[in-house]
Amino acid sequence: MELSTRFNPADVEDKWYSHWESKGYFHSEPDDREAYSIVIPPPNVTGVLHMGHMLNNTIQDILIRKARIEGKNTCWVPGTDHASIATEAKVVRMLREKGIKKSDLTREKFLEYAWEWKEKYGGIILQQLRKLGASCDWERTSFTMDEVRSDGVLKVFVDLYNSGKLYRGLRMVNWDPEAKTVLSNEEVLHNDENAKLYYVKYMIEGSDEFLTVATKRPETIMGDTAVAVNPKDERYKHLEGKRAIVPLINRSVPIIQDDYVDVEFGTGALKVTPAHDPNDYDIGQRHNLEVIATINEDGRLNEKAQIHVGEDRFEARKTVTNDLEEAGLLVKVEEYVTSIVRSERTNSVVEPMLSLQWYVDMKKIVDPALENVLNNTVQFFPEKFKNTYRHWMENIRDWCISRQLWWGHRIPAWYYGEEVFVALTAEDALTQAQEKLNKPELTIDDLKQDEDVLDTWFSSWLWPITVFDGFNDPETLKYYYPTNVLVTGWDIIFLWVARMIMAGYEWENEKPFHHVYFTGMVRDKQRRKMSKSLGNSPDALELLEKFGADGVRFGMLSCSPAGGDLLFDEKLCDQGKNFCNKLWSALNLIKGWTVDDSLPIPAANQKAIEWFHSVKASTIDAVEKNFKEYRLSEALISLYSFAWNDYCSWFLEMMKPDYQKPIDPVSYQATVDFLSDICTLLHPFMPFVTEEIWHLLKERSEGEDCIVSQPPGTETSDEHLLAQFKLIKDITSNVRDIRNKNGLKKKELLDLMAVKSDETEALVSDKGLVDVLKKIAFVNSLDLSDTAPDGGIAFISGKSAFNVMVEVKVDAEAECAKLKADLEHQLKFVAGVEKKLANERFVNNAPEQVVQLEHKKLADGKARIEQIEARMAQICG
RNA sequence: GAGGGUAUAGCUCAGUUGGUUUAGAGCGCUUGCUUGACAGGCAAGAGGUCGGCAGUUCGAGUCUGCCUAUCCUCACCA
Repeated sequence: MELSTRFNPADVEDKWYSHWESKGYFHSEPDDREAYSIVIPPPNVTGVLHMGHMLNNTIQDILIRKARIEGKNTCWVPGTDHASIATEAKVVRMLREKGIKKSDLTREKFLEYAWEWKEKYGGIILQQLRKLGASCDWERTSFTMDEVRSDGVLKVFVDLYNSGKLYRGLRMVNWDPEAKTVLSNEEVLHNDENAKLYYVKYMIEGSDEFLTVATKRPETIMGDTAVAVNPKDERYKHLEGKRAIVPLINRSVPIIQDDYVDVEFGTGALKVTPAHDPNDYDIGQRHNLEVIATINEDGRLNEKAQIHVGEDRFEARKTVTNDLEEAGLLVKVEEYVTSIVRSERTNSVVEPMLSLQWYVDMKKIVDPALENVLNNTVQFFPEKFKNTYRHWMENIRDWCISRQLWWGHRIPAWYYGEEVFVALTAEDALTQAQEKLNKPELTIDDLKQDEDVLDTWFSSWLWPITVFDGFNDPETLKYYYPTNVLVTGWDIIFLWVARMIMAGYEWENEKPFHHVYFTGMVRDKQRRKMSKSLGNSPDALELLEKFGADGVRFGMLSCSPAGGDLLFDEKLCDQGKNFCNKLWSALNLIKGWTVDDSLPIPAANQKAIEWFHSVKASTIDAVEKNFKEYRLSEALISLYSFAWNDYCSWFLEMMKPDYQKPIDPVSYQATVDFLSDICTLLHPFMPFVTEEIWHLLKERSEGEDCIVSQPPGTETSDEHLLAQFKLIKDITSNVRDIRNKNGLKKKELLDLMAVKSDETEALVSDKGLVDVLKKIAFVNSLDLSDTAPDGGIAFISGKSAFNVMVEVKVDAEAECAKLKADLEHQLKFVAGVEKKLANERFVNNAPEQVVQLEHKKLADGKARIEQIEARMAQICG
């Protein structure tokens, strides 16, 4: 069969993906085998595949495919989360385009639209993951709002409430005026931005005196209920007990003294707006100040502001500033860089607001989650994230879990007046109410369910439990849980990872996963985070199209140390694509050979096969070690080098029959088997090209697929043989260099002389080795001599001197200079070793092996010096 | 303000409990190679006193301290 000269991913990817799926290789049911499970970090149901997902899911797929080849019962559970804020925003926008306002809809009707939207557009990303080759157990696809997952969420809410770990409290919250919901501390971003600091005069009541306060939010002036100064501030001592007049609205407020005020900052006088600033709120609490909320949930001023009612807070900032200026109360405006808090989702500036919300009392559930990470029961890769984790966990704050949205899990709390009843169902809540209030006549209609839904993370934190229906099916859970590893970005260590660990211990008394592999963040070459607004993120699907899934997977992996930044460059995918072609052309070569069963195996090939077994063994050893440490890019690089350098560049050159000559069956079989092994070893990283080559390489029986192939057996590598080949390869490189520099063609066979030494005698006496050397270095003969022959071109390899016997003019001066430099280097080396060996403390204290090695280094170095000096005596005057 | 990471070749990074012929890879760079697998390729080569200083040790890229640079997390900021 004729093969194209290049590997074409588009021809094979869909074919193999559906083959694997139809064979049921992705699906898992509990059985006698050891389980290997991973739960996907559920992407946002509104999401589309981006670079972060590709990295993350490539890694998960590599781990799953590796475990599958090892014969484990692998289960990678896919799914999506319902992303309250993002999805609700999408649905609202979609409705607005249809001319429907959310406020005109009932909750039920809105949810109908939302589900419709979800069914239609949600989960595109799961389809896209297939293009990447993700071998998820699609039959287990989960959604945070489907029945099983929802039941779990309600159950834990009720559990936490009943055990006193959940409460409803009035607090200053992070309000997102665009999404019109509260956010948790973990969902807001602090960033330094350019702002202005406004200096405003507040007149002292009953006098012409004034004091100046500095504020960055003049639009909140109308909510001021005090002016505060530091009690130690001499400048304001005389104002104790006096009152100030709030500009524009002329409210009289007390001048209070509070340690919070920083004498150094601004004017040392602070306007206090308890309704719109967390610190001001605290001051207000201490001094019993009135709380006047002047900003609405949509960020506009309300009637309490008295002026500019209905204006947006940023518009009001301008108009109020104008008013102040006109009134002669604006002293100055300074440029000012300050940290601004924004919503992670909508990017709108967070408005601090006083609000009644539900909180999880984190201190009551944090302990086992902290302890078991610190003692490595749950192991982090890289380990440095333990520090970050500990810091956050030790300073943990309560988790605000209610959201003022409709798309999500509605809070299972029912109110009757001031009383609250938390239960799984309205009926249970009613029973509770009837008993507690001693009012058997109450009906469901008398109770009012909380209007709010729960934070999406409040369902995600149960993911490793609920995807296995763990609260109802303990048997299945026991088989897959704890899952083996969680693969996710470090940016959600608090939002998700920490909380999953807490939930695991809280409800299962067991960790959710053994290992956490934190991926790096994908950045562009300039280290900028990839983002839509910068437009520096390549389109994932286009990338897959352009380089093939294997190429992209290679590209993502080859530059991604765990936890570090990943500087993405398309060139890396290109390298992956080229690697596919390299493997493909190796297949092409082998397929072109004809086998002659009557041929015996040549000594050289016998030797080469033995050598390659050793190389393979040491490669597998390195790869296994790297997998254990999750050094996946390292593992890939060693396989890349094994396949490209060891197999293609060296082994195939050693085995290759002469042009149009047949090959013996043993050599052929070995060559095929080694490539087959390479396919198995590389399969987790590059599943498509390896499956294709695997099948083209030789006839395979039904079900004999690379995805489930046997891992190559573990052999021990022969260090002595590896060293011998290292010498052969070095001699070959030297000969090639001499050819290069002297314009000698490859076809021109050369004669090689070696000066007699242990090393060269051992080499020459091994026919197999000599034949390998002759073949790859295009050498006609290798003979020994007692001293270096006159003429020819000399080189030193290992610790021995060689001579390529050709009639060319040698540039004696250049060679002398090179020899001299070489000699200096060797003398320095030997001197260093001698010094070490002369040190009695070294000889007495260092391990025997280390001392032995130094002796060998010394002997080898001396031998090299001898050869260099001999050559110099010959050619340097 | 609290905590942490990193510093090795032009670039991006490995270097595992201190000892392996006085530092490795990929990319980039230089030179040479088109008739037999592959120019998306092959071969060869150049390039680093491991951020600085001090210390521990027989021995430090590796451990400790200090300094410098840089990045990150959390909290605060009128």
